[in-house]
Amino acid sequence: MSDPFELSEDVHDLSDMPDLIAVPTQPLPYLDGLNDEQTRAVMALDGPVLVLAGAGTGKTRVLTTRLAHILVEGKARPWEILAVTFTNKAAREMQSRVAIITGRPVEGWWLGTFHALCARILRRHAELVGLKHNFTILDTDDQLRLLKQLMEPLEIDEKKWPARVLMGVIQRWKDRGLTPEKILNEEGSDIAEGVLSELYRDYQIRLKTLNAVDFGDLLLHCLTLFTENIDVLHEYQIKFRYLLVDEYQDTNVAQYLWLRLLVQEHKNICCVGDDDQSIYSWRGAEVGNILKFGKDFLEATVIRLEQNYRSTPDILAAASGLISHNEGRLGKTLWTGMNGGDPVKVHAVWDGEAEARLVGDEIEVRQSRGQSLEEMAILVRAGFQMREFEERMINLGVPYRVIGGPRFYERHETRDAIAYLRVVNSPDDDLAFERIINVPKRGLGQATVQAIHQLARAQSMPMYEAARLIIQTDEIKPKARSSLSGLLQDFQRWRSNIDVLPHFELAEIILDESGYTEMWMRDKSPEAPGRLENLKELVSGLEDFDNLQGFLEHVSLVMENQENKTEDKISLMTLHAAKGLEFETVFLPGWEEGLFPHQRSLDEEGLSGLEEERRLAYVGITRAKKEAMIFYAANRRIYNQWQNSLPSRFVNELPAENIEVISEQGLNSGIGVKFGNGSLDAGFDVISDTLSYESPQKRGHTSEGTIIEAEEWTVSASPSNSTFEVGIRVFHQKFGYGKILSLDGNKLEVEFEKAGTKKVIDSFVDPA
DNA sequence: ATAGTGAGCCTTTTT
DNA sequence: GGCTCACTAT
Repeated sequence: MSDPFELSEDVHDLSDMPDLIAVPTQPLPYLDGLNDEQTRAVMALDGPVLVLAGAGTGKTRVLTTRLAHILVEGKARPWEILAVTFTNKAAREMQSRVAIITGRPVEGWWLGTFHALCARILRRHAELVGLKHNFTILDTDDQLRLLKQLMEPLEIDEKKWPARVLMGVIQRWKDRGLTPEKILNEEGSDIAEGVLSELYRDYQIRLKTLNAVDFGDLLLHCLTLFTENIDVLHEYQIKFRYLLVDEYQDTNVAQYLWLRLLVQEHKNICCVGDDDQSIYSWRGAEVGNILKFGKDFLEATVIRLEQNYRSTPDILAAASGLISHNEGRLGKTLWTGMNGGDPVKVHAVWDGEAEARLVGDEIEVRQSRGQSLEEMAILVRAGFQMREFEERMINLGVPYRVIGGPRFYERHETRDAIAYLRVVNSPDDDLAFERIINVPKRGLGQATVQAIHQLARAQSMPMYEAARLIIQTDEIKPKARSSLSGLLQDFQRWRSNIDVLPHFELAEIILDESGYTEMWMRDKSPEAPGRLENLKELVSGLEDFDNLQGFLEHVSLVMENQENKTEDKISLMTLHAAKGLEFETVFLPGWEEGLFPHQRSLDEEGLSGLEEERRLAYVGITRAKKEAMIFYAANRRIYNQWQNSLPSRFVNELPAENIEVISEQGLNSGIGVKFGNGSLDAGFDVISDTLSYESPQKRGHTSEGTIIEAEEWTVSASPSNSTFEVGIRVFHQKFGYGKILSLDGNKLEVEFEKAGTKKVIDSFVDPA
């Protein structure tokens, strides 16, 4: 509704001066306080620009100012700007910060994650890639279930090739922009007896019939759309005058190809990133993208942001010293104008428990000095390390917050509830239907589901429809039959209310009448009340949307945990989750060989794995503004097994002049110190066993997508070519041999020799 | 159909 | 140690 060009006239007048592009004689107000390089990065609007922004160099500020500048200068209207971020959070932040600079909210521009933007484009042109506009976006859970179903007929041994592993390989293919047709025969032929490419193809076909896509498909289909429909591509090429990409080091090949297609017309692309902070290669990010930017865009301007505004000299020097051990960097030299500060402290401790105790003590010291907990964070390498700190925080009564736990819509109960809504909204959503068919338990077990499945496949109809058919027969047990028919009636009733009742009221009714709410009320586990709470929250969250469709469409791509940041809490998270954040004080525990760098990373990726771990360490240290404290333990219990450990090689790589080493009594701080174990191990077991808390943060599952507005499914009453006639002898898996008494579409009445007269469906019987 | 038991697993994770 | 998964016993 707001038009930034009219609204910011005051600013616009200022910029109405000639020769602004070079160095503005009369600076624009929003350029105040930017250094020369930052200003250059803001002003260099035309042509390809790569901004190498080191940690803490004001990247976000440059990005947002640049966007504001484009708008204020009138270089492009909002809808001609494409700005890509990696997370919704980053997108939101950019939205609000640009609004602050321009003075009004910006609307109509293409700001969002790659996935959200691709979804937006795909919905418009879905039919061109064989989808309906209301396609569902599946989550990992759905994906895995689907893949497992497809693995069976291919006789892939799930023991040898777990579905998640194969899914991972397929995902990586998608990340590289590879459709099944583009998979070369040799590729992955060592995996799953060489049938993986076949599985991939089946999987894609199945997704299409379900009118569904997974996250990778959003990009992949978009690429297909563009390459096969030049006119469509051209439309977007012309439309987007300015492209802006954040966290460029984290883009994968598919995203890179996508950008490259879109930028052809105007060639105004600005990528911001830091090769030293690339920590997601394991999920398909391609550092090469940033390294070869100059090759792709020969006339590219490269701007380095090297002045760090975040950290003290020691912290910066320690981080720089560490990362200098990496090869294959673009190379930046960060510097700071700041003075003072303490060296990075390196603590050697006895074991994990001592580590947690020490961290706890340090937190309390700072807290008593009046430092806010919000300004402190504990950054761990792996999730399992968190428990020890949680326990300690609980013990000390220090409020803490775990970042990156399961998100709201990933929770078990949320997913179930959404599945109900999905089925109501679109009866041909098989995955959702299957999820809740027996939740709460209503006696519809594997056998029933199997039968429905089989029928659905045979008649190529949705499971819901198959269920409707099957209850008219004797294919399933009477008990299951009445239960299933009850459920279907419920759905019918709910669906008939979809335009009558407000959607949030309907949702509440559904959860009540289905017995889902009751299921959790009866549950006596400690989580049950929380789950009920979440269900309430879900229903009230629905009110923010105009209708069920809008909600479902949003939920899989955008919805996040909204946390009340009111309380003063220390943050506890993985190093990965910490990227992009900053804190006064940062605690970095667990710097031990095998844990950090993680052994698995070394084993699987070798040198490049080590370098990524090192970048992770770099990210960790550079989160700190005033204080960074590193810890390593001589003994650590992993999976209840005591291991003595060596300090991380990263500790050794820190420049000695910027660190201060502190040892617990009796511990040598040096490297390679051997610690006695044996008798001591037993002692530690006792101590640790006294601590046993339930971790309040439990890992959960993943999200749901949606199919909206299913087309009316007309049951094909006479599809089967009539091999069946009255009097013919047939065989049925369950009922044995029998004779057909009568025919009604694909329903048969058969007099079985042993089982008596039953109604069955033709696809369940064979001519005998 | 389902609850209960044992075996094997175990880095990071956004969309 | 704790979770998920597959299989078995009821």
